[in-house]
Amino acid sequence: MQLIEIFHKLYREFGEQFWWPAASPFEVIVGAVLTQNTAWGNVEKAITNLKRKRVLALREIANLSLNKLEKLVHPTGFYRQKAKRLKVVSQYLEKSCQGNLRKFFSKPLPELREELLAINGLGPETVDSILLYAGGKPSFVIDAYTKRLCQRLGINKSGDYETLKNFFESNLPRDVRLFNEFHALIVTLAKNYCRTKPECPGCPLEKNCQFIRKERKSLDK
DNA sequence: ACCCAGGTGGCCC
DNA sequence: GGGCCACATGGG
Repeated sequence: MQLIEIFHKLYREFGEQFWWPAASPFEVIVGAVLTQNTAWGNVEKAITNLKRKRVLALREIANLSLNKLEKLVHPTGFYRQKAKRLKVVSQYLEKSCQGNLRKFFSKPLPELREELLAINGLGPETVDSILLYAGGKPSFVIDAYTKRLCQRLGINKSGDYETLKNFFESNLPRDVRLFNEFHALIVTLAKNYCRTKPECPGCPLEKNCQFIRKERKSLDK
């Protein structure tokens, strides 16, 4: 099964996803850090806190005390690391482009990616999410769901991030809209069929899909 | 009382 | 290249 076929199946099943759920590029960046190994519902609580305090802006975060920021992002867990990461990123962007994200994202993709990866606390998934959903750059996002999906379907057994990313990017047209929807659809698939339900009747990818389940993981070994 | 969530860095071999 | 661990809250 080709990647593009999988995409079409998912799209037919779930429709357009309208990602990222954020009002601005900077909010995407904040959400990308906060959602690291964290349920989105918790991220929403933190975002709400930041909005209520009127500090969901690059310069505000860059200047906010670590202590206050920690309290605001507390619901997402790992709140000490995340507060620090948000400040580091904000301060970096303030220095490198005077907080002008438009200008920041005008640089070539490979350069941007390397630059962001060099920031402590931004790993490949966070960086690619920022590039794709905040910057509108064609950088495919690989997450735990994507890895499991590939394993489950026998498409690509590699667990290596860059290998999988390259696999998706070289087997799909380099299209921002496609990359955007595809990743979002994979997350929606996992949420709808593989977390809350013990079985996956009606899974559009294959019958009785259980790719996210632990039992299945050990069976595959 | 578990298990897990749209990961990352640091350390080990 | 992989395996293991800390980081931490909240929902099922």
